[in-house]
Amino acid sequence: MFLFPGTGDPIRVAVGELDFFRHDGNGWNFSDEVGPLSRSEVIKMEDDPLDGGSAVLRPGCPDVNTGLQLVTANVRSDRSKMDEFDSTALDDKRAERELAQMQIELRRMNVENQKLRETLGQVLSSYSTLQMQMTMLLRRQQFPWKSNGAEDSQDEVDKAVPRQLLDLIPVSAAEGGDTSNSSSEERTQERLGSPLNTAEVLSRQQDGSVDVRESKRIRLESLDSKAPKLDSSRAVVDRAAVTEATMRKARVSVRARSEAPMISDGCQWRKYGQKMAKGNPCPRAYYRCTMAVGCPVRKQVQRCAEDRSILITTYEGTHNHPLPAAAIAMASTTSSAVNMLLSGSMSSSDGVTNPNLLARAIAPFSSSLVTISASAPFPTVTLDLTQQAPNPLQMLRQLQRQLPMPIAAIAGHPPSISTHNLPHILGESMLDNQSKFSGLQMSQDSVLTSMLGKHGQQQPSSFPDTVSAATAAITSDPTFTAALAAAIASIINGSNPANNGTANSVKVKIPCHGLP
DNA sequence: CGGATTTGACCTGCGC
DNA sequence: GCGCAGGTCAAATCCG
Repeated sequence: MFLFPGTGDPIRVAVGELDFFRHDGNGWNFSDEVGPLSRSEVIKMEDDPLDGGSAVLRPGCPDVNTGLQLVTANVRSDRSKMDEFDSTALDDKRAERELAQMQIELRRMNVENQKLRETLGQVLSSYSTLQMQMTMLLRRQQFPWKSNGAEDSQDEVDKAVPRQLLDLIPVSAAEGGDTSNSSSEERTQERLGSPLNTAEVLSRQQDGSVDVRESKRIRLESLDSKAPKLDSSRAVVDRAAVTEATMRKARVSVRARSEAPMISDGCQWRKYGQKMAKGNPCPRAYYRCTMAVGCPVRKQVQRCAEDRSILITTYEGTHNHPLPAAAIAMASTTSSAVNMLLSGSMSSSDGVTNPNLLARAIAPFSSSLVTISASAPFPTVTLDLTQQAPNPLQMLRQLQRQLPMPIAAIAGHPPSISTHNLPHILGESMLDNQSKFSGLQMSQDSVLTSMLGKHGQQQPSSFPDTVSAATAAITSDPTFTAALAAAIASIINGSNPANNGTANSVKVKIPCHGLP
């Protein structure tokens, strides 16, 4: 359907339930903004012999010939009415052709948009890597003896730094972001200019691949060894192995109600095992990421023993490849979680004692929203999306108000998924639910700006409906789980310096009603 | 037929 | 050292 607003309004063309189009002189352009067109944007099309002349849309504007014989609220000449009558069939064909062109253009732009999103994913991934490298550098500054030369020993490190802290050094990122099981060790060796030691050479198979089990054993042997290492490069490699191994131990667990066997997080997974876990009649499934060869990311999926409608998904590791837009949220959550735990460890030495910023921030909703537990076997961030609450958007807005620093300020710290990105994250979720938003005729940003509130401004009168639609859409979308998880983890990450770092597990209970 | 899943065996860490 | 539990491997099987 083509619509033209009344006299005096700029030219906007809405196709079906899509956004507006505007013409730049060369062709129709897709526009996700509904703001008025400038005078220079008003189209002046060439005269078309099939169309008996130009239709004047409004006084003061250049003549416009849409070529579609659209009904407008403006004056039309008698001559054009006659011509229209004569050439109705031709015009219909032209309209169809125009529509087809627009659809092709729309498809092209969707593809372009997808590419842009992929690029964004790569940028975010690169940022995440850089962030971890930065953390590593800071850590090296804080513990300079760890990278010293021959006098360095594993014993000294073990004495000076609790194992928990050592476990959290993201060495894989420091080695270039590749966290694949075997390659980073090799790369470390290459960087250090030292050959692979005998054991590691032996662990290599004839086809050039590495026997993971063997290399793991070597790694663990070096980990367990309490004897000082005289070979400093080996000591560094050992620590790299130790930290790489334990980097993967930092986990992000998401609890969400879902009847599906898995929540969709945008990644491709391959199941490699299933096990009955003690105390749970439901089996635990093990998956690994198959989006790139050697990607170390794994996840476990298990139903909650107490409530089998709750699906517990635990992520471990950092992707070593660009991610599709849909996967960025969850991937960033895991890396943010690791960074959070890292930063928490680092801040433990400065004596700052502040139980939990986020707990205070969202405490008004529930005293159990945030709990800190040191009982987890691995450092784990648990996001609980199963709790009932009046409205997840209310929670988000409340969260925004309650945070001790403005969200925009946190956004200044560009985490992998910052609060600045929050609307976009949510937008990603909603993109997958476009059908549910089809009637809104709003851009993602404007929807989300309305949803989240803009500096506490009063919402427009249609806001409740919008919120209802948005709430229905996002809470029915499992990817919202990932998006929200990313946002919360990011917030934790951003405000983390206040953490005292004594806990190795943070539980975030996010009330979310109606989540499937 | 190739890729994904299943499932029993194996490895490892940990507590006793 | 032994047993247990969690995690992983890889051959067998399934499936599109």
